[in-house]
Amino acid sequence: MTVPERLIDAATRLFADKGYERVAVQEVVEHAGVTKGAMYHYFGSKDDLLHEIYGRLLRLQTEHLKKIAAADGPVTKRLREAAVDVIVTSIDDFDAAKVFFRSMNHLSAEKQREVRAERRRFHEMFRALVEEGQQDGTFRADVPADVATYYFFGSLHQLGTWYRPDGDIPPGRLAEHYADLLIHSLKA
Amino acid sequence: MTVPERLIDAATRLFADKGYERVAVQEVVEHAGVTKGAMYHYFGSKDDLLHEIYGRLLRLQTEHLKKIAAADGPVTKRLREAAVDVIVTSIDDFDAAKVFFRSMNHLSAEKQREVRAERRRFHEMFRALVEEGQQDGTFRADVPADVATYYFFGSLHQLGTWYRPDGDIPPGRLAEHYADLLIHSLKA
Amino acid sequence: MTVPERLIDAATRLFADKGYERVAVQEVVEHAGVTKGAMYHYFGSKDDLLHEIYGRLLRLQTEHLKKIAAADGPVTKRLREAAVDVIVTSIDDFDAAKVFFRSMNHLSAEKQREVRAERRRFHEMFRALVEEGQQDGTFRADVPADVATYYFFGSLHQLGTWYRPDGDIPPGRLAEHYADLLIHSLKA
Amino acid sequence: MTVPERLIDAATRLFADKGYERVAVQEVVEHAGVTKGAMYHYFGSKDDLLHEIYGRLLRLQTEHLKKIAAADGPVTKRLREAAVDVIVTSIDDFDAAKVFFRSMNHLSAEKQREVRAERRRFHEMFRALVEEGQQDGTFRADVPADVATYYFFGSLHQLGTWYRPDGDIPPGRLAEHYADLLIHSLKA
DNA sequence: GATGAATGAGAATTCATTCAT
DNA sequence: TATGAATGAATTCTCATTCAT
Repeated sequence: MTVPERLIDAATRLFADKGYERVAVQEVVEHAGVTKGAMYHYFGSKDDLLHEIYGRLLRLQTEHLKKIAAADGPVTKRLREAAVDVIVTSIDDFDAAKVFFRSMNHLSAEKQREVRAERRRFHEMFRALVEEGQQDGTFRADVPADVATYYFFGSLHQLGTWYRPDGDIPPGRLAEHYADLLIHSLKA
Repeated sequence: MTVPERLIDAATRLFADKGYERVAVQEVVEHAGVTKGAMYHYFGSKDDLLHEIYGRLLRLQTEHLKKIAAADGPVTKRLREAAVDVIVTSIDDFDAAKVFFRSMNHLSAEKQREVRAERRRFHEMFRALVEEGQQDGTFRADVPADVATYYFFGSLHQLGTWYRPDGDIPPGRLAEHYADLLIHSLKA
Repeated sequence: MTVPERLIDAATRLFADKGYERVAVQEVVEHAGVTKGAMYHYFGSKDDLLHEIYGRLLRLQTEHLKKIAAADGPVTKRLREAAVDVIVTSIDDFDAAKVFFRSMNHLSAEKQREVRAERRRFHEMFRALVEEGQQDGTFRADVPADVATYYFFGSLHQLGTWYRPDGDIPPGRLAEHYADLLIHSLKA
Repeated sequence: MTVPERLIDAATRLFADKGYERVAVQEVVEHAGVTKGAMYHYFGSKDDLLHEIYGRLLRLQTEHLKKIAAADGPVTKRLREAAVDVIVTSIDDFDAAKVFFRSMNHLSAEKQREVRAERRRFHEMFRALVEEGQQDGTFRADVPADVATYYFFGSLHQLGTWYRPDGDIPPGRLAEHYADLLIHSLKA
């Protein structure tokens, strides 16, 4: 593994465990087995590490969502797939996801804007699926698509606070339950 | 207002705005118009303030939930009321709620255990309502009551990141939508 | 001596000796016999110390110049007195003067503006004396008063690089020589 | 332009602008369009760059002064020429001159001794002209030649802090004024 | 009850320089 | 000749907390 990869890995694990603010740069570089200077050679600042962690997961999930949304098939199926996928990929890289859910506030203002914009696009693609279902009568229209989307993502973003991938409920099953609850809550 | 009240108020506002770690004790006491010494006279430490903020909201919501759960009437009605209430009271004291949602990790280990236990009790009372509905056939039983409860509270706990009480959707309406989504997602 | 005084004293000596950039805050506080925390209790930053050092000397010299310029007597006498005074007071607090001459660039932009403005006022009061002499025919008018003023202050501001108060030339004598050169260079 | 030349150029501009200590080697090499390795290939250290900048200007001015001092003609004329020349050449390469005036303290002890010695020789050649004039009765003898020389060089060395070559006073005129003030201040 | 000066342990970041390639 | 990754020591500043008054 290259030095930047080792750094991202160590940072992801530590930030997920203790939260961004509670992790010293010193700890990250020790875990990565390099020196502080090396870290600052590759990353401009501590919050650059955070940004990179976000970027990776967000890019992956956005790609997936694009494909799923653009596929053929009934909207219910596509929305369910989208929901399952975002949960499964979040749990696949659960440390990154935890960091993502918990530490965005610690990004610099500028990077926060950038990430927010990307997150916004993700939100809107997802919401568009809900709206599509509302327009063709598959989903109830008496709850705003935006609110339903926030409702679902809210649940997703709290996963890090309680879910344990190696506990009673395996990731796939959890994803099915969550997708199920979403679809059910919207069924006309 | 007494000095401790002024401190709690200032802390609530500041912690909600910037997050616990980004607020210096110095700032809190300045906003409260007192000195550091005074703060340490009333509170043992910075995270005592946090603890107090949690305690107030949690105690209030627990009381409400107890009454609602113990009331007569169909379980659907009681669950809906419980859902509406926890949202409305969260938005009523939205700053405290934001702190609550976001900063629990910053409590000392001991206080965290304490708060977790209280939150746990709250979670269980709520889940009990879901289970009651599952047992009498009102709600679907193919999704664990625990998961459904986490799903709902996840949504609630993320409100602070996007909802604006003075925006397009008034608190009452939001609460109805959220309760609606919950009930719908569970309907047999 | 109070803590802030001890800090100013230590900083003045060290900055004069080694230059602002070469002195660590740590050194200053060690020489002052206090801790870093104490320093940051009284001064907002390292360059606040610098600002304070400037302020003191500049205020003193401005006061003196005001009195001298406003006094009665021929302009030659007043200009000579002004010249002697600024040199004598600079050498009286030679460490502060050295810092003053050498380290202004290290102030923050804002404080630099402030100090520049004050220095500007000093420069203008001095130049006004030269102009007065030019208008009443005492001094030559073929060299701009501004240039003559810069010429003199340039000499003054370089004193720190070569002059030793305990060397062959006592401060009073040096001041007389410098004032003499100034007056002579301007005589009609 | 060769690589070392590009480096000297970039360093001169940057050091003049921000001061030696505020310029990172990284910046210099970026401005020169080369890499750090290249810089350390040609120069032993950061202060080698500084030394080189000094050397060039000082050598040039020393050469000129030698010729001027050794020429025929009355001492007044030669001193005036010397004064004009040192000012004109300083302004011709004003960035180098600013660096020269401001950053000598940052040389290593050894290089500082070397530069000081060269500067000393320059100072003494100049002072010798003053003394010559004092001995033949052209100049006043009641001010030490050394002091007069320091007085003049002080003014010169402060030019960087206020003079703008493209402002109201063109370099040639400024040089005349300064030389004029010097000669006048010494006239018997 | 309340003050505010002082502590001291850490935090992020910078940077000249080296060296294997 | 030239690269650029890596070092490691130093630097400024922050802050919760204590304590004599």
